[in-house]
Amino acid sequence: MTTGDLTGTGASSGGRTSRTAPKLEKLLSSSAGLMAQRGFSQTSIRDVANETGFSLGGMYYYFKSKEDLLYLIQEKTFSSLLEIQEAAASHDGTAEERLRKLIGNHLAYFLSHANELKVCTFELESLQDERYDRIAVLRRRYFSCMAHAVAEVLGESPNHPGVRHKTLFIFGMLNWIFMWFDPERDEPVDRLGDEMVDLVLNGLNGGKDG
Amino acid sequence: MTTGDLTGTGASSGGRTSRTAPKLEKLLSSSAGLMAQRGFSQTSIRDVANETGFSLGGMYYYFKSKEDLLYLIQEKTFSSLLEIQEAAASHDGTAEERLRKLIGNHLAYFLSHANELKVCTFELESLQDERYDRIAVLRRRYFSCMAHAVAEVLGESPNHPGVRHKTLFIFGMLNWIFMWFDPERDEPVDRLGDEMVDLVLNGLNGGKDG
Amino acid sequence: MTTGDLTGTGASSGGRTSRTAPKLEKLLSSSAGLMAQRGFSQTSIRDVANETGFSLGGMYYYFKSKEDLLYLIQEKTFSSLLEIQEAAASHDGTAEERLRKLIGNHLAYFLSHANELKVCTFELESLQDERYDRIAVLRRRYFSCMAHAVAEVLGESPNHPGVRHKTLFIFGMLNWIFMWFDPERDEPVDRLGDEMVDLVLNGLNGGKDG
Amino acid sequence: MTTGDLTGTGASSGGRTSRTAPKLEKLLSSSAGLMAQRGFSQTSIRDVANETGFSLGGMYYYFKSKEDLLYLIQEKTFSSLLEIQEAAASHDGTAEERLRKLIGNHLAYFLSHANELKVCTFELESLQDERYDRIAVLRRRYFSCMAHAVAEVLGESPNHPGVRHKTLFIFGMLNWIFMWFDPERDEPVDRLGDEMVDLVLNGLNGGKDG
DNA sequence: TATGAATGAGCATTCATTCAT
DNA sequence: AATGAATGAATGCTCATTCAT
Repeated sequence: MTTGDLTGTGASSGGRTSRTAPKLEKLLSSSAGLMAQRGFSQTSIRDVANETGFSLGGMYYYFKSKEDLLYLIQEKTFSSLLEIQEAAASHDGTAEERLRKLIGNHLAYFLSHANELKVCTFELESLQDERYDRIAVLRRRYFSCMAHAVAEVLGESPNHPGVRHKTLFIFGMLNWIFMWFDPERDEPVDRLGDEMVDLVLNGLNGGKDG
Repeated sequence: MTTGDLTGTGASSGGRTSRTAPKLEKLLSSSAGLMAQRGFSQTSIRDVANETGFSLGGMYYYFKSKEDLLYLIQEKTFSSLLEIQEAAASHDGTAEERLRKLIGNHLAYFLSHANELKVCTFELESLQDERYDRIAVLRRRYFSCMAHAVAEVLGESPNHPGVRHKTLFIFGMLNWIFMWFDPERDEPVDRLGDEMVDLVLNGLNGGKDG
Repeated sequence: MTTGDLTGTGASSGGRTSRTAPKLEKLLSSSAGLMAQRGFSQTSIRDVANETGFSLGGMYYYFKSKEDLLYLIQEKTFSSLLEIQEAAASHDGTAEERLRKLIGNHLAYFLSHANELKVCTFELESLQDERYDRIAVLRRRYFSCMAHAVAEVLGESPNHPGVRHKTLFIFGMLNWIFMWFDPERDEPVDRLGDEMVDLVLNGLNGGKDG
Repeated sequence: MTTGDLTGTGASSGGRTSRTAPKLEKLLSSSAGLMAQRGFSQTSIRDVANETGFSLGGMYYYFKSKEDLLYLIQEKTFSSLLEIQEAAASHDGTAEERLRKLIGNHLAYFLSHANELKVCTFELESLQDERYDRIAVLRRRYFSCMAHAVAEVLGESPNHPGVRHKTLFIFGMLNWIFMWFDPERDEPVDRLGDEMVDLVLNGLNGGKDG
């Protein structure tokens, strides 16, 4: 089996539609937890076995290699987030509302899937070749989603050079959160989202001058 | 020898003033290059030996452990950057000018010391105990430097809760650069700095409304 | 697996009752052979691998560290000897008969398990912390066994200060054997035991005077 | 230089007569301390350098190799002890008095040169080839010294088979002391010597019967 | 499905020793 | 007489992976 189907033996890969078996589910979330904490390369397959109660060899029924395990996590997580965001991006409303929604969704997803999202955010480079490419595609779609909203807010074309940078600045703010967010101190996330959107839209000067 | 002087046997540690020997210098910059590229845990001491031409064991004359090597890089780099920024933070001028300068300096330092700064940015957690603590102190001083400028621009106290988040957003923008910057495409850095400062101060709406 | 169960995850530790698997058995006896010959610290895990035909890493399935391997040998050997001696010490008969039996048993055990006993005798200090403590307990029980017999022969309390020294002198004679015993020259062991008991009971003067 | 003169370049080797330079003296006694504590193979030349304040390379002026250092310690210590004992063995008096003196001297020497004597006692096998042979010669002379006294007490020829074993039993008692002696508890050494001689001459039964 | 047993490559580190100075 | 710098070999150990069952 070993989902993701990079070898093309089955048709189960889609990710969004395939029902992930509960044991695999547990495997993925435990692994994500460990990898978020220690990083991919410092998480050993043995760690995962201990955490999940599986035997070392037994887990290889569910994935074909450590890298495949990482891929599975990223594929599942990223395509699920992407689905949410592409839906949000196609909603009616003002550009500003869409941007607000995209940022809010990202933060909400972060709250509920912190480990998985951290792994998606920081471990793309631990994938190679085809697995890298597949996730990179999702990432580009996600970037594009955000870039369009930014462009619209700016009233520019998405290809306008400034748009790229500004979108990347926004992703920087969003992704850096993994480095400092402390639920005790920084909740609620709504509020955080508002602050971020406010900075993004109006800057520190708050629209007072320009 | 093994500089860094975590054991407190000498007085050479300061970093800024001690003339680092040229061989150590090369060791540190080669290591930083590898670690920036592959990550600390995936950079083997053998890699460093091959890159530098040293024998495997020979390098242990210059540092006492792999972690010590990482510490040496971070200490040297971070304290040098910090020196620059603390000077900038104490200059006369408007708060906005100071913030602009801090961001500009950071980006300029990034351009000239990309590898080292990347290692400082992403590998703090690879240090432990005392070495972690020592670098964490520098990082906090750096944060504080930026937070003061942000607070001044906002006309708030540095302790105001919003200041922390906004400062972290700015660091997010700055630090995420390692993930996407491409000299071909994204130079000159001055321009990038201006864009970032512009976003930070005025937002996407560019101060046009509030 | 890694028997010995210092981490308390299983119930196999007893040593006397647990049937040691044949592969582990071979590992332990080969290791004991090498360690008896060259000493613990000079016996490399690679040596053991070569001797046993295991791969280097493969052996770590059976023990968790080199020190654990040493512990396993000592625990198994010492608790087996102790069982024999504690039984002998509780037999009926005169004190002199009991002492004779203890010395005879020790020498007989030496003949059949020379390597293991040598390792027990000279490598206690190569163990640390809990492993040290556990073997030290066995050793103290063994000492106590012998000391009781000595005390009885002397007609003293086991706590009498002279008893300790005399017991230690006897252990000195017994343990020093590893340094000189040569089967060609010094067999049979019965005879050696008689000579030792004779010295211990009657001295060089053979009870002729006092 | 590197005393001991195994290479035959000089005539300084004798040991008894050559005035050992004070720096070498310190080197030898520090080394003996470390080697007595941790064993020869676990004492690194770096340990010795740190303990003595010498630089690593600098010490090689005084000995040619780690093994040479061990040899130097053993040669100096053993030949000094041997000198004392051969003198004692040639004194007038009864055989019993001579045996008593030999045991007493050994214990006294142990008290004043515990580290060195421990190294002589347990690290002969760490020497090889010629160095081994040279120390083995001293050891055999020492054994012979004691064996003659034992033989005389027994009224046997030194070649009588029982004499060898009995002498070895005595050396066992004497040498095992390194394993348990605690100055707090076991002083004074005179008393210990008397107890040992008493056991050796009269046994536990104290000559009461036979 | 799942496991126990095993492998081979790789890793950080230590160490005795050398040598130019 | 002594040092700083460097080496090459060895060591204990971990790890992803495999495979018969």
